[in-house]
Amino acid sequence: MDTAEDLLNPIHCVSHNLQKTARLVAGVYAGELRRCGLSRGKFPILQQLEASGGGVAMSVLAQRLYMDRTTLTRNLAPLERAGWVVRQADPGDARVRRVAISEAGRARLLEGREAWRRAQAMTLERIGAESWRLLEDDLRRVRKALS
Amino acid sequence: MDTAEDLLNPIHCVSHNLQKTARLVAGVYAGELRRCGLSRGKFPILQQLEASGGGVAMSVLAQRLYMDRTTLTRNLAPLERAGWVVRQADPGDARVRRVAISEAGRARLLEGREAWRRAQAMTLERIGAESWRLLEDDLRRVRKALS
DNA sequence: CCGAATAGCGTGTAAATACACTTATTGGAC
DNA sequence: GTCCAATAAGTGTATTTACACGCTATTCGG
Repeated sequence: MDTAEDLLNPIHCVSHNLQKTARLVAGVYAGELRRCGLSRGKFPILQQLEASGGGVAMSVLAQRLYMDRTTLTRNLAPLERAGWVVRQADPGDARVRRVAISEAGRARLLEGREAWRRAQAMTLERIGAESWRLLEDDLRRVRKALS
Repeated sequence: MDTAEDLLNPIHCVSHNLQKTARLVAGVYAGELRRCGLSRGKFPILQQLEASGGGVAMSVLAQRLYMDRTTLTRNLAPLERAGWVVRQADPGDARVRRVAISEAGRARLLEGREAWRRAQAMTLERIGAESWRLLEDDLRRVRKALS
């Protein structure tokens, strides 16, 4: 029988278990996305930007992606250079930089979605759609508990 | 009711859901480990090396950590410089580089384990030990299905 | 016993990640 | 109105990640 102390053995490390699973899964998606000039880092940003609509502050966007704010700054730079996103200061508050997806970005996102869909379908087939439904809820709960 | 097509909406991305959860959790562990000179990248390597015993080939170690072989090469360099691991060619096969934890490494690992234990306890308290038990099994299944 | 295929590893390069620190702006206390 | 704490964001630096490529040692077919 497992005791509570068992979970304090590094084999059961929450961080590393999540980390190595994420690394493994990421490989599938990166492989598909790379073909259309997107990385697994850029796709979620464009995706979130489109879902967020009109123009989001950096901090808010970072929170929604569960990403460090400064990481987002770095990852956004190549997207801006490519013309896929635009940034402009908020008229009401000069501190805030509002980010939005551009038309070119939307077009690239459409291509990306096809690549992404292939990776997602491949992954779901391997791990089982039903399993994922449950796992996804559990992960959401974890994030909620730690936020 | 959810349909199977729902899961092909990027909101349900397996990779990104795992990624952002892992990032969030990693922060807790990194914070504790940093205090004793370890990073969240180095600790699992030392841990795995000690568990593996006498001397493991790079490829085997990488597999056990679900880490890219070349990533392991980079991450091992600072550990070797610090004298926490030793590498030597296999006498039987000159291609193989056997890695082992040193005495200094073992000492550092002991300190690291305390920091790690704090992070793990903190995390388990937040997300619930029982939830983690189930989630850990699910993650293992995912890795198995994708390996 | 020799050449080709293969296995094990390292390096060049580039991306993603995040901590500590800095800058610029805001809004409120007084 | 002035000052100052709080807020929003960028930079310096360092770590982690991994693809493409190349090197050396081994193995295997002939």
